[in-house]
Amino acid sequence: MTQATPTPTQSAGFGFPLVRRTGYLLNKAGSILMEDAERALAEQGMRLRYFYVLAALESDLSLSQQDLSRLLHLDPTTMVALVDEMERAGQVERRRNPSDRRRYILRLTDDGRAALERAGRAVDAVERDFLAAVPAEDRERLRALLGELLAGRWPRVIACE
Amino acid sequence: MTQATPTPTQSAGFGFPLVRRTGYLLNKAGSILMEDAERALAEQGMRLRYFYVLAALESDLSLSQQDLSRLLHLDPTTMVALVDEMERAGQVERRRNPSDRRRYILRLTDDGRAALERAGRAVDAVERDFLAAVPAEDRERLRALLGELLAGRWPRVIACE
DNA sequence: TATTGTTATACTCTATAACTATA
DNA sequence: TATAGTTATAGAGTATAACAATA
Repeated sequence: MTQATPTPTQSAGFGFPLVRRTGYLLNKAGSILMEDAERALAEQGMRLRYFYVLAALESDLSLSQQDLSRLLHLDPTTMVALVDEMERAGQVERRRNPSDRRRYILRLTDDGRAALERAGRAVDAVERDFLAAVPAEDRERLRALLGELLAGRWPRVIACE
Repeated sequence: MTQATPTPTQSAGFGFPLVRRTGYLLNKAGSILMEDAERALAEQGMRLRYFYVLAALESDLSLSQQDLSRLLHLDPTTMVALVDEMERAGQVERRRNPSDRRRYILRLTDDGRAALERAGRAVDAVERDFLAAVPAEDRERLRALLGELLAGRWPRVIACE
């Protein structure tokens, strides 16, 4: 130890001006939660972005790849590789959209649905752990508040049947 | 237009199961805010991570590079390049720590302090815009809630004088 | 002429390992 | 032996541009 002061090691929460910024806290909370979820999903060979794709397809909106990339804020070229992998893993099917043959309609397979449920349980557990520090009433308030803040910022999706 | 259904374009908020997850909302809110801030800061040749470093050094804790990297969750090797750039820009100084000559003590210069203030105003504006959708009382509640959730997760920092 | 999906490519970011100087 | 800072390098992730098929 090479400390010259009596209180060398301190929690960062005190004199660190960023922690008084809601923006920084939001950022930090989001990235911590993401990392925790990524770690939990890795145990089942799953990744957060696969989980997002599976969850988006569960809504059964007949989404194309570009719909997905807009929805999940991922580059369309990234989405190609993503869907490639998931198709190879047997979790997703590409079908041509008969009313617009440029587009696919992506569908969950049974395996995909099973993987989604398993992953969902892991992500649930991570969120529960993270939110356990505050009472249930505050957890619900937080969710509602975030919903309001993001209400105007969801991408528009073209979903055709 | 190639739609076959009467309601082709829809907001994603409705049948998209992820938006009911606090974790997804937190993640999304954090990344939206980060992108907005990055865009605003780019206009003054600033970046969010530079701003974070400047803000961390404002606290005057005699932080070393590794303290900073732990605090901001950036790799120590990334921090080297970061501080290099900021030193070249005249915003930060490296001084050797006399009580441990392996470590630096990083200090803000006057230019760094000015850049911090300018950037702080831009980030303030971005946060204000983002949070404007809810009343002031809810904004404060959100900040307090996030603070509680993150309370146990700040890294320990060795700050020597 | 515009759009979906695709490929190739470049660019950025991050992570790993090895080195030096100090402890 | 361990740590702070550094460098070089590899890897992952992302963005850009061009192309074929379809609208």
